[in-house]
Amino acid sequence: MNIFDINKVLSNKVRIDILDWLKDMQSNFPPQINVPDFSNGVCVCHIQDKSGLSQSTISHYLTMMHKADLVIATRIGKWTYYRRNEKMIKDYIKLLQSSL
Amino acid sequence: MNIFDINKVLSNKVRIDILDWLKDMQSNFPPQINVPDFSNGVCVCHIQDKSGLSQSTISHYLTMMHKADLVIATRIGKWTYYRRNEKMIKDYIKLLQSSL
DNA sequence: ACTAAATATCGATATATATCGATATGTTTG
DNA sequence: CAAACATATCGATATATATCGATATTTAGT
Repeated sequence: MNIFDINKVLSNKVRIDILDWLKDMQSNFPPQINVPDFSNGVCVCHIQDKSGLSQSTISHYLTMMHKADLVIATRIGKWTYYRRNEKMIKDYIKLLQSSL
Repeated sequence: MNIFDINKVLSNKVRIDILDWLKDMQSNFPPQINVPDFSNGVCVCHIQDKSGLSQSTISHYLTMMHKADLVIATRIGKWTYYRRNEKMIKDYIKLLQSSL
C-alpha cells in the first residue's frame, strides 16, 4: 500500500462520494432486485444513476478503486456488486496517521 | 478544507517526502546559516537540494502546499522558510477519519 | 542606485487524468 | 444458440499536472 497512489484515487470528488454513499447503502440506493440485500454491495448501474456520469466512467472509477483495494467486488450473474473494504480504509487512515 | 483538494496535493511522492523531511529538520537538512535554528523551518534551497528537482518546481510545490495550509511560510530577508502546519495536518487526518 | 542572491512566477511541453461514446465480454433467458 | 442486458474495455479528446528553463521580484550589501 502506497499513500500517494491511494491519495490519487481519492483526489476526485465523485470517487470520495461513492465511498461515502456505500457507507449507508440502504438510504443511498434503491433496494436491490436480484439479490436479497446489500451484503455484497451495490451494482454498478445504481452507482452510475446516482452519480450522473456515464457507465464507462463509473465502471472505470470502480475498477481503479478496486485495484487500490478500497472496495470489494463481487460478480453475481450479470451484475457486479461493490462494497467498501473497511479493513483497507482503516489501514490507510492508520498509515496516514503514522507517516504523515 | 476539502478532502480531495488536499489529497491532490498529497498525491505526489515528492510532496509527501517534503512533509516527511520537515518532521525532523535537524537530521534531514544542513544547519541553517542565516537564522539560529529551525524554528521557522527550512529554506527553499535546502529542500530543493534534497529533492533533486529544479528550483521552480520545488517553489511551485511549496506554494501549493502553502495554499492548502499544509505548511507555514515565513519570509526572513532573502529567504523563505517552510515548516509543517501540524494543526492542519491533524485536522485533515481527523476529517478523513470521520468522513472516509 | 547597482549588483548579486533567493525565491516566485511565466511560458512551454510532455505526461496523466477525466470523461465520453462505441465496442467487446460475459451471463441469463427464451 | 440468439437476443438482451450489465459491465468492462477501447479509443478519442479535453483538461490538468509535472517539470523545466527563463524571467521577474524582492531583499541585502556595496
